[in-house]
Amino acid sequence: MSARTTRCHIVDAAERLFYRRGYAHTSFSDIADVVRISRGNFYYHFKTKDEILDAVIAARATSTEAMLARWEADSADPADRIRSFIHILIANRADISRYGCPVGTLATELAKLDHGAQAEANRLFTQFRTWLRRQFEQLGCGPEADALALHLLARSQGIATLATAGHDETFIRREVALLRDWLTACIATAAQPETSSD
Amino acid sequence: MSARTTRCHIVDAAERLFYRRGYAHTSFSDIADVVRISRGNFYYHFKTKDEILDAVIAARATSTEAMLARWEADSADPADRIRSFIHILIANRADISRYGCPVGTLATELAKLDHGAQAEANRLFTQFRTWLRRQFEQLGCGPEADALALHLLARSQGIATLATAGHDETFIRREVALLRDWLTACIATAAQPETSSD
DNA sequence: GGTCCATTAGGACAATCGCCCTAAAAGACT
DNA sequence: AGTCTTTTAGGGCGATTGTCCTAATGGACC
Repeated sequence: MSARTTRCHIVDAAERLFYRRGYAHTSFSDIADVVRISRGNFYYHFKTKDEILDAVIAARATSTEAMLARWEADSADPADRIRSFIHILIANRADISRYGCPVGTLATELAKLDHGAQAEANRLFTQFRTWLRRQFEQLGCGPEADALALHLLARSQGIATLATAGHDETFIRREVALLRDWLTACIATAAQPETSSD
Repeated sequence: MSARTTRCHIVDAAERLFYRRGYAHTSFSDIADVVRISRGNFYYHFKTKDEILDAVIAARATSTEAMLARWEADSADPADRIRSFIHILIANRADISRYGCPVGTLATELAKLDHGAQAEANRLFTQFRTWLRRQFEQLGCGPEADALALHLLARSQGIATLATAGHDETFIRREVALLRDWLTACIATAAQPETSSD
């Protein structure tokens, strides 16, 4: 087995375990059990546990980038693209209600550990933020686009957190419906030029 | 020093450390350093680390109960009471932007650890949920009161999570303003009987 | 002053942690 | 076949973990 695929297997297994058990609570042994390699073999591929984390975050960034590009290719309508984002709450509802949002929970854990990879983990947020902002701009939301992107991100995070606490998938569906309504209202506001408001 | 006060000191220190560093990442030594007792002395007050966690959660539940009662005593208007809840995001913005929401981050961590105290930790959510539901009921929101309470909790969680990731207090202020607007809209909707809306 | 119980300090314990070294195995190339 | 590099297995390292035991200390009461 080439080093390249073994390295990928390690990163894949680490990503799953970091997500489900948390970074600090996942040991080399845990990963080794999944990948079926000896514990001592890690040092050849990664010098420290932190390097594995960096690789996991980088892999996430890459797959996120691909996902965003796919959404952009699938639809020319920015509203539909934003709906694609909202839909991941539904598509991943089982995992989310058990382990929370992969991005949010990692960022929170690293913040508490005061870990050096905080900035890189937060870049995962920035990826979505930037992409969403662009969609809201194309929607005609102008200077409010960034605030709307952050708002949508925050709403999603809150839904994930509460769903995790209550292990409640029906809650996700109800809040997603509210999110879709909110988006519709955004579109309506953006469509008409600023008129009589205050 | 009596056992009662030492026990309280342990619980207080543990609460702070569990919040700032996480439960799994806080050791007996960490707590002992703060309380200034020997590590071996823990066994007299708590048999296991889990027992300390139980005590911390119980202490949180008690102080939360007191806080909710205070808000209820301070104002007869349910809308103002809900605004008191929203205001904790502002009052605790420094800690929140560094360590997140004490309730949400604990619940998320325990979910990943698959820890036995998950149910008790989630009761901290239920405390707020039940109290908020009662306020929305008094506001005249009827059967939607519980959904509104959960919605507000989710929004708060999302704000905390994103503020932690970005260490951004100004984001908190902007989202809190949106939350207040949302509450105002709730009041307006509740005030008028159901009319023309399909 | 003597007795008793509550409280504490200090250390031992097995297990696990991340990390690191070394020798063997596997593969590639001549 | 022989040589060299890549990749792996296995185990040891010191540090730290949660837990537990025991002896010493403290103050309260007789």
